[in-house]
Amino acid sequence: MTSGLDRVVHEPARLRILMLLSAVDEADFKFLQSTLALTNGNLSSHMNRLERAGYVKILKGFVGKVTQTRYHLTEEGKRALSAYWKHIDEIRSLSPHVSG
Amino acid sequence: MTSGLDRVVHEPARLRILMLLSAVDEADFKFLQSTLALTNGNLSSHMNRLERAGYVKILKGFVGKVTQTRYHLTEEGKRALSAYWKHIDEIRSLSPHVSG
DNA sequence: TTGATTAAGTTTGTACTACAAACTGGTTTG
DNA sequence: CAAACCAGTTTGTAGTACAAACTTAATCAA
Repeated sequence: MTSGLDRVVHEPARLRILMLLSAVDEADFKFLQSTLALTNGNLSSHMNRLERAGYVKILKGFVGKVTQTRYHLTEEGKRALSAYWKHIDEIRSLSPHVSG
Repeated sequence: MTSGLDRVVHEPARLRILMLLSAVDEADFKFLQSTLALTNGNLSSHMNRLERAGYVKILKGFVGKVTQTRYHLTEEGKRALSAYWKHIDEIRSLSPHVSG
């Protein structure tokens, strides 16, 4: 029996990205970058990974003449996140002896 | 602001090991191995990592003439585990919109 | 006794990946 | 024009989870 935790979601930076997106549903690169304090490169690769997994949709557009990339949490992404927390709760309940 | 999640604890296999140990306090190699369905090599490296982190104490002994390795969760390990869950709760509370 | 088998872990090799540094393509400023 | 600046991508590297191969020792078979 493997733990089965979804590694795409389990990575801390991505987990925080997903949680943030699940709150605001859609956000742009700079907002995520500054809110989560990730480097450009790091954020970029995480977003690509999330897209490859189908958890996020990447929307490229313009604000005036300047490019802007926005990210949208997909239904699949929402499901994955929800399943992840369910799984975490299962692991957590393995022991009744851990308190805050 | 990095997520700050303790990577030693965050790794799924180790998290499950720690949760199990926090329930039983002490366990031997074979018990962990069969309960968590990890390969020998995998379990061995994880336990070494946990020892290096100071979260587990490795106790080598005998049962009859056969070697037996037992693992004991340290106080530091308990604290780390507890801090980990606290941190997870913080991340989780980033969004109120995720339900089971 | 000697050779094969099993047991209990450990060590080694590989494939993956998070991260930051360096880069790209475009825009604005002087 | 060049220099500086944006918004993001690509590249290189160091670290690591995992299983396969190995080690060391005990037991069994003849």
